[in-house]
Amino acid sequence: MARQAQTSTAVLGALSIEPLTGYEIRQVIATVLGHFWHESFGQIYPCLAELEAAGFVDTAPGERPRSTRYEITATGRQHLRELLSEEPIPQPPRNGLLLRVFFGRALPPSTLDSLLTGLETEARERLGKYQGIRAAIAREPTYDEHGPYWEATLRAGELTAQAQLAWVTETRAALVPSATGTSQ
Amino acid sequence: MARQAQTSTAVLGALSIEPLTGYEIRQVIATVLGHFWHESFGQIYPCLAELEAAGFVDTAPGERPRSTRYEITATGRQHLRELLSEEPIPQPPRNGLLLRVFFGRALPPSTLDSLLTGLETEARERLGKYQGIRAAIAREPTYDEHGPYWEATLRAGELTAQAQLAWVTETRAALVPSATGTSQ
DNA sequence: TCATTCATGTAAGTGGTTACATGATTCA
DNA sequence: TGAATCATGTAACCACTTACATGAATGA
Repeated sequence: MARQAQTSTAVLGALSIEPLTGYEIRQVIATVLGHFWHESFGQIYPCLAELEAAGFVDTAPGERPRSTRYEITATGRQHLRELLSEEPIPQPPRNGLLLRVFFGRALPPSTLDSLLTGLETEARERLGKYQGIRAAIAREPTYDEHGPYWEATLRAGELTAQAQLAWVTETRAALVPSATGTSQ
Repeated sequence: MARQAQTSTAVLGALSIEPLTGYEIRQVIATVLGHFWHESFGQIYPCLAELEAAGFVDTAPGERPRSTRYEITATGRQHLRELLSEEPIPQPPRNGLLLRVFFGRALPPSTLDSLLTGLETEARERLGKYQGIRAAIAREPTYDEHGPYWEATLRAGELTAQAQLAWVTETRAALVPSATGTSQ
């Protein structure tokens, strides 16, 4: 538990694939895990210090001066398995878009429409980005072992984005009177 | 901005429908907005004090002793429109289930399977709950004006839950070797 | 009578972000 | 030369939760 309940699973998980510096850990989380996870430096560095004190990671000098390469230990791997076996901590929902739609009667239709267009654009961009991530993970040296798991998280993102696009279409038709299907 | 960026939109929004006590505001948010929003007492009461100081709500004695009924003012309504027109603040993604799936190779298939079953059960329960919310909002006196907006948020939840169920099926087939379709 | 609900509030703690400080290396 | 990237770390702050304190009213 403690701080790490959230962060150390992600950090240890990243290190279970390959040794990394703190800087690289943030990069990996931002790019490969970015569509479902987030960590800031302010979380990662203290977390690494705690993981080292607990014996879950070892440190070795990195390639550059002042850089530290972290490696997961055997007990660290065991600890990761335990963390992964714990029930996912649900984060309380806070969907700013749906909050605005719920009270949308107080809004001019054009504002509501641009809110929907914003989600539409964002969902489309995400669908494109997933193709990039798919290509990036396929190049990873450990793709053979982890590929199906990584693909599964991508599929979750794709199905979510598609559901959002369907919702935007449906909702625009229901709430924005001037909306006429496809440019007709 | 400040604390209220998150909270006061929800609180003022609730009061824009009807006057409520702080206790009732939490109930409304937990039940009707519960599938996409969350607030705790620790947020609501200080927020109400700030809204009153700013002149966005008025207070009147409630029906019970020691209870206070809050009513939105004209400037409060104007302020709500401004809050609703601001860009939704995206919350950084933190999906504990996908984190576990991503590093799922470190887990026994049975653990992974129960993780998926957990989401499946939860999504089904949510789909059932939406029917209850649908019935509850249809009984609201202001349903005529707000109905389509409220329904739209329900549809978002339904489409999301359906996408999650589809993902569970797909992912179980891909990641849990022993999984055999429908009890066959 | 006693549990539950209604009702308001605060204090402590946590998880997390942001901004800042520092400085080496790379590359245009 | 100077911008961008690599790299580490901390301090201040913020939003939010949890637990607690209080007490009246309701209803089994």
